[in-house]
Amino acid sequence: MKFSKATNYALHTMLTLIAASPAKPVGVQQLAEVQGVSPTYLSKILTKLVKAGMIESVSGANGGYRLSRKKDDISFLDIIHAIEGTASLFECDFNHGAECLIQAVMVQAEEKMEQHLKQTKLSDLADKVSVSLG
Amino acid sequence: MKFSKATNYALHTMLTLIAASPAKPVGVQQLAEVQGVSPTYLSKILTKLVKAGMIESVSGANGGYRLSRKKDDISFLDIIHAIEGTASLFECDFNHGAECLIQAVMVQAEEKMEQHLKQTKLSDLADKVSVSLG
DNA sequence: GCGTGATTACTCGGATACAAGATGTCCGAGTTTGAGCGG
DNA sequence: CCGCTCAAACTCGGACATCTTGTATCCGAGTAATCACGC
Repeated sequence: MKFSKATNYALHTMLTLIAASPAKPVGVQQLAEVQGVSPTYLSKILTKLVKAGMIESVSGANGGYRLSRKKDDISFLDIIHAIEGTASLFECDFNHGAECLIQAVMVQAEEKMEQHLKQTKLSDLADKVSVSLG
Repeated sequence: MKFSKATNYALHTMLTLIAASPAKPVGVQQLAEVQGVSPTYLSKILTKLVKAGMIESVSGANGGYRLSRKKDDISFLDIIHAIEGTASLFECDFNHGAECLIQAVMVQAEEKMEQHLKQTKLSDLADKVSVSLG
């Protein structure tokens, strides 16, 4: 029960992409070097973000990744769901009656967390990222 | 990023222990049979709950497990922490400046969830469990 | 100068390798109850 | 009837085995920009 490292990479990458100019795409090598990950692995993570529709890739020389959406539309939850999936964190598989009361409580708690992640946009931190990442 | 099955087992077991009489301990075999788990594995899970101080084990014949605390003192969060650990769900390991802004947001969200799990007691469901588990 | 082809700098996707954690299983050891047996 | 012993019913803990998932690497393929070369 922990968030994966991939989620951490995704969040940080999105933050730098938001801070960067949307005109010029940023190469994976550059993004990977900052975080100390291999470019191919980061590329795999970013593919999920592309499929989620929040960034787009530019092939060829001088290629890379850039935002494909307005930066204010991207919440923490969007990124987390793109990487971790949208399935519920808790699932009671054995069947007792129609619904599991325990699961109901767990889902409620999960929604509390998601609500906070949904209303927090990455652009809220964008102006500070240059400082903290530098 | 999912809750483990062990947490599910622990929660359901605690629910039946709360519903049962605290005088007579319930054997692992009986608890395991209801949930379809092997007794030895469930025993391993329950050991964590014992160390957390919320139940106690009774050795020997007619032994088993029973509550060692008032049932109103046991929250969802207590059990989850006993099984999953108390570490933060999100940890940004690479160092940029003093603190990671992303992690700060994630921890806030996590606290929202924990707050809900903390204020929800298992005894709230105890009277309904006999129905849903039967 | 201009088009054409080759080279270079990229991303993309699948296949693969590796490690860690979750999920169980097995077995020996300790502990208590209770039955059986002898005095 | 009492006390002792022994077997049975339990939990406890560690040592395995297995399976899934996360993490990461490697390589070939495709793509676009740039450079080189010849006309």
